[in-house]
Amino acid sequence: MAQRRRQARGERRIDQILDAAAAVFAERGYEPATTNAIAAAAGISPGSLYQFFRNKEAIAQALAGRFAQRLAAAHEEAFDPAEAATLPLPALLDRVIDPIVAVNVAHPGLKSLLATELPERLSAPIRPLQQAVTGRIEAIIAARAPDLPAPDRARQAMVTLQIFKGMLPLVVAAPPAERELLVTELKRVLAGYLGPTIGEAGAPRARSARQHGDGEVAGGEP
Amino acid sequence: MAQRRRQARGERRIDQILDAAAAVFAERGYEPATTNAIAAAAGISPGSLYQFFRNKEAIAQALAGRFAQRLAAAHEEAFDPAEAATLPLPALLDRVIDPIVAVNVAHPGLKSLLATELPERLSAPIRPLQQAVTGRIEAIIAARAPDLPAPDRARQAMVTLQIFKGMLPLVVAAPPAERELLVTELKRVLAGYLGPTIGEAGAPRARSARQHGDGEVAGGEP
Amino acid sequence: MAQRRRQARGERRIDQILDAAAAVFAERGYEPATTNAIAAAAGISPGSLYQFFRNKEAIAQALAGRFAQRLAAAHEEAFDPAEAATLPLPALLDRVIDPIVAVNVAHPGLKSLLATELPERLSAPIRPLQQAVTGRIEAIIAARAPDLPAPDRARQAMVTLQIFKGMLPLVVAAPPAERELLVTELKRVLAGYLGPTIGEAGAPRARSARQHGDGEVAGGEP
Amino acid sequence: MAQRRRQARGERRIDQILDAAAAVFAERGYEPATTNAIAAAAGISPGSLYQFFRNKEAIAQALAGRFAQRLAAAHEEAFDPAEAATLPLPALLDRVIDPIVAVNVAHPGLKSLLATELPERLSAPIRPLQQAVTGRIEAIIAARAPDLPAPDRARQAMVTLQIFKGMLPLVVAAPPAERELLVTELKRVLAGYLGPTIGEAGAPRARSARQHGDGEVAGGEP
DNA sequence: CATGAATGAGGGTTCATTCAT
DNA sequence: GATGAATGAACCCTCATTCAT
Repeated sequence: MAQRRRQARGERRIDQILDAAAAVFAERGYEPATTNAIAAAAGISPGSLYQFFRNKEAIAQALAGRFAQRLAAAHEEAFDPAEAATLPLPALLDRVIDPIVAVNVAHPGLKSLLATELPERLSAPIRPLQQAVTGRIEAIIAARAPDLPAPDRARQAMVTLQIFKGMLPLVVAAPPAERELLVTELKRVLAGYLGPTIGEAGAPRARSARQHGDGEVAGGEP
Repeated sequence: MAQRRRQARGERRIDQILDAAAAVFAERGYEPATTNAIAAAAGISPGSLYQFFRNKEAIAQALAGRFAQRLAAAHEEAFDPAEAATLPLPALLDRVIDPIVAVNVAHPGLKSLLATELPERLSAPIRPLQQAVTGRIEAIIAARAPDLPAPDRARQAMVTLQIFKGMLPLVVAAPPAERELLVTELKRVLAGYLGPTIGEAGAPRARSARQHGDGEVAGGEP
Repeated sequence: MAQRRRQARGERRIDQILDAAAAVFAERGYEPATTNAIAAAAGISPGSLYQFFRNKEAIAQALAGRFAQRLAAAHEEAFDPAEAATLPLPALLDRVIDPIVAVNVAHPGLKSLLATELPERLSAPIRPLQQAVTGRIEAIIAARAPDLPAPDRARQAMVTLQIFKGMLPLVVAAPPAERELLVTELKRVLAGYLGPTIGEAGAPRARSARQHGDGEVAGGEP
Repeated sequence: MAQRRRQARGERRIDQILDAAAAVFAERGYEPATTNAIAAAAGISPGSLYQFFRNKEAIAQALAGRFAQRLAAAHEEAFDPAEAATLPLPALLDRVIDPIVAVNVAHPGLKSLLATELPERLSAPIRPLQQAVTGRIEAIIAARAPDLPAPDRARQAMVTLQIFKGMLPLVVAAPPAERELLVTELKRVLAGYLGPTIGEAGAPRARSARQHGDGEVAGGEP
């Protein structure tokens, strides 16, 4: 009981620290963020921070992990994976993108982990997050275009992620009205890019899709 | 006379430093790059570096400036601005993107200035570069879709830039063969995104463009 | 009753902590040994440690005290103080040195308290131990060479202790076979050094001893 | 020329730092000595220290190296290695020990490098110094007792060093008058220990030496 | 008594920048 | 102009010690 209470407190602390870290990362970027600033933002002493995280990198790692969790949770809520294969592309994009954007808007520090160009040693902690996202995208592509060769699928997933990462700072930084417009643009971009491959839900003729039929992707034709 | 020679020597030094800075930025990113490392890479003493640049930021600024120049030069070589309004979109994209990619591949340090998500204080040096690029994109859009409202145009330019920035690290880091594929993907993305607006060269009916006519963008006409 | 049980438990805890401290001191030295490490090695929390010892220094102090006790106990077992005056020197050295070595081998942490060159502030806790040992040596010298002036006696005791301290790390660290050889050497050293003064048991003519008669010290009498 | 002057200044700086380090090490010991304190004692800023030494360990290393040099120099001045084989033992001890003591008295920080019981990682820098000293001792023993088996020789050298190390703090800390007495004692100790082996200069019958002839070692026979 | 989170001063070290030469 | 030693604030992290539970 006492242990549980303590554990609960500890987890609250961790959340506290991660929130603080997210804020500081968001404001200043990973490198210039100081652990002392994070501790101060979390309302604790620098020493306390190290009771929960071995070093700055570990904080980034945990933050990335939490991000991945939140994303997964948001997606689980937003759509049934079974639908991924059958939904019309625009609806699918809505269901996939909106939660990610929402999570990022709610936790603006996270984008610095996805979007920042980090030196080798520091990008390691974040790799898993990136791979989780890429994996999710690949899964959707695979479900809708099962005939697409694996390398092509991987490349499309990577490109999709990069596009998303590129747009994220803009989207997060924009005021709500402009944000909505930007999200619409992002969806248009992805629809245009992915439409030829996965535009038709579950279509097994992924290859021929490129020859035509792009119109309905962007506009939703009958 | 003596002054000119001195100036010439000074400019060589500056180029030397900027090359070194580009290399160090490319390898380690902006923040972890140390001015001492840059000086060492340039083969000069740290003190000398500060004879030419007031501080680290100024180096980034100058580097961005040089990048802008090189881009402009590359574009001037690659296509007549007059063509921007008349070329078919795929050809236009080739002419625009290929030189940028080439410059970035040749000077991998530059991408860290374009692509990195930098904290407010540090992004200042780069703003001009970004605006130069955005301006160029806007100009092309304006030439091909004169009826498009200015805010839309600006937004499309921004989105285009973000997409490009998102892809750049991937493209630069990839081995040549994969790089070509990625560049093709990038062009496909942009064609898909911009096609509805500027797909038809100089078409004054920018609005109706969205209703159809995407096919020729990605694949080339039958 | 309850108190006695508590006290018993407390003493067990203290022993626990001292064992842990000895181990950590042995492995890492006094300075780099952390109280947290000691607590962990003792299987208790850092907070608990401070319920029994006011600070790190107090631990060292207690450890030194325990060492002194153990030494005394070992000596009591090994020889009757009355014999100190009458035993032949080699036998005396055996009886004195062997137990000390044994205790140190059994508790290698202790040597770091005897042998380490500590800064003023930190050597305080150990002074008593040193003095206890020195006192014991002085007593033996006094018993065997009652005519020796007190300052000479003190100096000889100090020198003896320093020699012993110098050898201790070597002896403790050596594998058993080599250890035995080293102990023999140590005894030879001390016999050579002390022989002239206390070589002849209880001899009242300490002064003349220096003129001759060293041979029997190292080799044993015919 | 300018370079030579700069180099000279740099070397003076290094000496300055090493002197400061020796003082701080002497006063507080290796571990508790802070680099900031060393810098302050050297009259420079903490950053400057790191222009000359990569870290604290490197300072200790350099200090040990300088110590070794000084010792070697002192010995070269004090006696011809050729004499090592022929000098009577007491004279030899005078020539060997007096300079070492003098150097240590002049630079009391050095003893903390010889005498301190350091944790594995930190004793590394000092190993070479120890080995240099041990080597010198071994050489002398070898010259005087060529028949002594190598392991015995090595052991005797080690023991000699340990005795010396044990006495050093006492000797350095003592006031001059007492110091002289202690040095005499030290020589007596070593004469007593080494006499049986190398008491007779260059005697090839090292083994029989133990049977007799110790007298002249300690006292000097008529 | 026990726990372990909390503290915060200070450690070694780095690095953008300055300055004497 | 060029050099490179000098600077010192600040960084990340540690650890002896305290305190709420």
